[in-house]
Amino acid sequence: MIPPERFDSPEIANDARRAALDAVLGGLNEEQARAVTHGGGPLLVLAGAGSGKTRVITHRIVHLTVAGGVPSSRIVAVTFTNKAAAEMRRRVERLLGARASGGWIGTFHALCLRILRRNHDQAGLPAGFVIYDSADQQSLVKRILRAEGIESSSDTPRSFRSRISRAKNALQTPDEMEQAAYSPQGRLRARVYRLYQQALHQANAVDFDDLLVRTLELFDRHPEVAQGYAQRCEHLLVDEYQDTNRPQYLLIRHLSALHGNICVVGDEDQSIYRFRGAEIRNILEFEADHPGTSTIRLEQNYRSTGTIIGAATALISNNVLRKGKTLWTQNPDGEMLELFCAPDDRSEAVHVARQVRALESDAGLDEMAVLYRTNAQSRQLEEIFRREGIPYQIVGSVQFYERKEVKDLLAYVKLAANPADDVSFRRIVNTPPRGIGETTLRVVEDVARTMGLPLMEAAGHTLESGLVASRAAGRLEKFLDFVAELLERSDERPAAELIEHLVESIDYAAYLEKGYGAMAGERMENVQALVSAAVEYAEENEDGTLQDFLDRSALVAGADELRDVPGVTLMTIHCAKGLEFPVVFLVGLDDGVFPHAMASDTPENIEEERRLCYVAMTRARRRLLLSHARLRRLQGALIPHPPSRFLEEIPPGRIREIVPPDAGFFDDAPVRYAGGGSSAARVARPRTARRDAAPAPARVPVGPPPEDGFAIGALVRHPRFGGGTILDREGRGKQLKLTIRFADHGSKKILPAYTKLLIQTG
DNA sequence: ATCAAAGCCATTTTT
DNA sequence: TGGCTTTGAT
Repeated sequence: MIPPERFDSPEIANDARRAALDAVLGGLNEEQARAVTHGGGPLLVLAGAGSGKTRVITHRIVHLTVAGGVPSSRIVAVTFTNKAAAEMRRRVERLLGARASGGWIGTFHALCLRILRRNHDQAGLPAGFVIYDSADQQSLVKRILRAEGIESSSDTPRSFRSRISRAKNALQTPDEMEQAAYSPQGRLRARVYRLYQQALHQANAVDFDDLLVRTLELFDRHPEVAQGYAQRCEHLLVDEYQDTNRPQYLLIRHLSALHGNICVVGDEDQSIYRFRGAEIRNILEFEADHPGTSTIRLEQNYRSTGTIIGAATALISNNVLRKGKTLWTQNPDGEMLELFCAPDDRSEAVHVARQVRALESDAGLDEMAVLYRTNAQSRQLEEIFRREGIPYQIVGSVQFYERKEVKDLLAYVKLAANPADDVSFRRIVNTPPRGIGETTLRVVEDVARTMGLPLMEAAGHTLESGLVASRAAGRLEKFLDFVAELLERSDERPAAELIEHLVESIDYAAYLEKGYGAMAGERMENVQALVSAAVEYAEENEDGTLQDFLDRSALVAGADELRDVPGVTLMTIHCAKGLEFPVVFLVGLDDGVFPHAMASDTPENIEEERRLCYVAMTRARRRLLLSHARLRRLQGALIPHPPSRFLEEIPPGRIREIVPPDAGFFDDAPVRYAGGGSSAARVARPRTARRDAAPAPARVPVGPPPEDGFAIGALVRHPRFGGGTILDREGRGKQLKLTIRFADHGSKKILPAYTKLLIQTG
């Protein structure tokens, strides 16, 4: 199994190798060890949540180099996130000793970028091409729509962008899209797609999707290039295989075509990126796709309590689209899951805050996370946490490199590096304001269009031909000179100095001051962070060029730096994938929120939501606390929701409900947990007890409480019609229709989903 | 050119 | 409801 002649890998000395080998196999369970030591040929590792997946990949890489004698330069490991890649690299290096590297470990996009940079000629790209992120894409689409005078009522710039992305994921060209179009609308989309591609081309730019698509095109048109990479790729390892899309799938095929040593690791139950083109069928059909596959299931969970695993397993067993695994654990059962049904979203947040305080004694704040389906849900939580003085951090809402100030400054650098970058030109030509207005820009754009030039060059022509007023011309000229000066400096100065010089020259601090006032400091910190990032980059990569720095900025997401601040972590479930916390709050288990109303239409969508729920639950190590709000303010309106259907899928023996008996609907007073001596009370009491001095008055119920709060006979207040009484109700969820008799306006039928209906408590 | 009011639109988003 | 973008007025 191990070719002896390869034992003398020059990379690792003999005794070091022995030590490494011990470290590699020690402490692995049987399945993990089988996956690590598997020789060649296709290998499918179905790794359940918390089953030591990263361990298997990293140890496998090390085993291949140490025992298999495979030169590390011939091992390629791809991940989806920079964070996962960094973690893997770190662990491989620790096992191998700092000297040897584990070969190429990186994201799909980084791998493709590297290939495209190296083979840009064959790929039909200029040497200095730049990468457009989603914000850049968006402004490009907007500009196209404006230039073409397209006023589409049904399609927004955003929807065009997503159509383009979807087309690229399906490897559809603009021509093919046009052929397939069956309506004027479809042809319009194809046209915008074509114009978009042309604009990218003219700007020497590629978008994220292009990184993959252009690499595939390169491989198709130049088989010898593809073969070269396949040759180098003696072993290919793919992490999170369940999230691969079509281009990634094909890329993997290319790379593994020669040696056939492909090891994919994933969990179909954690596939949550369908909306972005991930195809769960890639993992479901891997065996059929690769005859002779060895399949290994990692089913022992090392992370969570037996109760949490039992609950999550029961939930996910309701899915049909899966290969099926039976997760088990040797960990003790631990505490039951808790469910709190709050009257409204505010009480839900208050309850979470209370529980955080109550649990603080046996878990640090930084060991707790609050997970939610949509970003909008964080607001309420934030407000309450701030009021209660609970430190927290929100992860992933605005990513570092998406921030305006960072994008502004990088746009200068990008424009200097690539004067064809029209999106960057537009972004900064008048930022900070330097008196170059729309009128001037329209002339420049006209020139650009008629002469087929990038905006920078067109601006030059505009000046020469005296098409704009002298004052405007002076300012424009100054701007062009400034960018030219940046370009000159960029050759000799490191990126950090360049950015510092830039911030000085344009007096960016003053600009922020003007725009953000008191908040400017925070923005300036981000500017500092950008400079630090540049410094750091220069330290780590001695011969790194400015372009390398820009590349990295484009590919590194802000979520990568999960700071270790002492506070509760708030984030969406998507963001939480791959993480774990001793205590997890999963909030908003309302049917319509989770599963989301927009994903409740098809069985496939519901299954994806269920997987999302599964991911959320399996983040928890010791405690999992669920909550649901009967009424939730969404987009301004108070909307009733029944409990999530997923709650019914959790076995009753694994979960118990906490019931605070007498909390008022909109009551600011602390909620009391006197709940019949149940153990739930024990959880919450220690911290809340001292605040119980003024308990809320008991509310007289107006009939059997419907799950949404709109009981027949209840008094409500309508913003226009005033007070009234609910006479009847029909339909449910968003379709819920209430017949209300108003004091001054007679009876009317009202859809609470679209009206701010207040329930009168007093 | 710049500001404020009015309109618009709101799943999730590793890169 | 709130945040962002577009529009309109000075």
